[in-house]
Amino acid sequence: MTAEQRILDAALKVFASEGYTGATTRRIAEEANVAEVTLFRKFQSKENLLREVLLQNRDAFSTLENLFQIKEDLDLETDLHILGKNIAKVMKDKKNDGKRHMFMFMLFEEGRRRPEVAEILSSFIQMNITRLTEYFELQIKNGKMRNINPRSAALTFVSYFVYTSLLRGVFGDSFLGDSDEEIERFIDIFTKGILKVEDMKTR
Amino acid sequence: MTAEQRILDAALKVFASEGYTGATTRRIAEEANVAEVTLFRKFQSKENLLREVLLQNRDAFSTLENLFQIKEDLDLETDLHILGKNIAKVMKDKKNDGKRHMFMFMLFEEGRRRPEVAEILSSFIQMNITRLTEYFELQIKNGKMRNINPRSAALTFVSYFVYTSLLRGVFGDSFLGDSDEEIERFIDIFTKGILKVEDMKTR
DNA sequence: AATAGATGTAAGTAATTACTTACAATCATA
DNA sequence: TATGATTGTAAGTAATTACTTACATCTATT
Repeated sequence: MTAEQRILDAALKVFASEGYTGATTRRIAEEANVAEVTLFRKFQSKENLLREVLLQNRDAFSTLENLFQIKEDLDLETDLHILGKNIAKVMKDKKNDGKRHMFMFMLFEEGRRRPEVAEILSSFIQMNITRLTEYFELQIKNGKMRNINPRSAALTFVSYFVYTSLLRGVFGDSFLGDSDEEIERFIDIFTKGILKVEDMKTR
Repeated sequence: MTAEQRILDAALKVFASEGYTGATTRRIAEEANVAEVTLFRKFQSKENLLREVLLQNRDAFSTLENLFQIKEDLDLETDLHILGKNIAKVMKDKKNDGKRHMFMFMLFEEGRRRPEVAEILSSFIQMNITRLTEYFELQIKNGKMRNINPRSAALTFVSYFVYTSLLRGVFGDSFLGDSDEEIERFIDIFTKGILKVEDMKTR
């Protein structure tokens, strides 16, 4: 692997674990096994390094795109259960993905100060929400789903996954228990709601 | 207001907007209108100041406790709509609450490095989730709600509010639109699910 | 008015940090 | 083997930061 790539990987890792302000160029260089001066020769500044990390990971962050293969013959609930299982699988791969999630949360902090970071972060989020929104729109058109705001449904869906992965990142897995079971229970609530059927008002 | 209190308030504000590492004692003192040395005389260190801010806000953070007054005569769905409206109202009060939310997210970052911060943060979160969990347990006992895991329901509920307030904090209100309407739509999904009734399997 | 406690001013310290410069070593390719 | 590009070593700079010390000023209470 080239020095450049090693620096980018190390930056992702250190930014994720220490935050942008907390990450030092020295630690990043150390982590990448290069001299600190090499980092500056290749990326000029810490800020620019963050920019490059963002650019390189732009695609990799649209997680849903890769996980969300809709089988034509399956129903909505099964679709979502499969999607949930896929997300759970990726989230369990701590080495690769836990890092990425934590990097995203760092972006939330940093995005409030740097508009350019907020913009890229926003594009990540929009990518996923839009993808789901379109899927829900289709399901509504096909009469599989109630006629509710598809974007609100998408937002509800991703909220759960973002928040739980945040909790797992900070408190470890013990806080929430087995993620597969937890996700199953969420999908159940998301699809069927919490009310007893006989208590429901008009749909 | 005493100097101590002004420093604590300023610390909350600056920690929230700059993060723990990014917040400087100079800015906090400036914001509190005291000399920097006064801050150290009263709180010894930046780390200790964070501790004191945490202790003082411990109660104030259990937002749900104050918002969640259950009226005996109302049904589950109405309860949640009222709760949602209350949360929305508090979240709109940017001056007081937006600050607190951002402070919480700072705690998430900081909690991954400082176990004591994680512990206090965890107690905040548990407070709210436990409160909701108990409420759902009651509703299940009273036959108002399906027999699902009440903690999963609570987790689903708070996920939405945490995530959307995070999004509003970073991207502003334009990202999500009117919060009252958005929350209404979420409560609708949460209580009734997204499926068409005729497509539902066993409940 | 005198005294004690709180606060400010001013200056400084030691550590850290992003980033630079000058030069030597390494390495691939012609 | 010679050359040009890449990387490392070493040293340093200027700014920032948490935190300290010494001394002056203010304020409230007796």
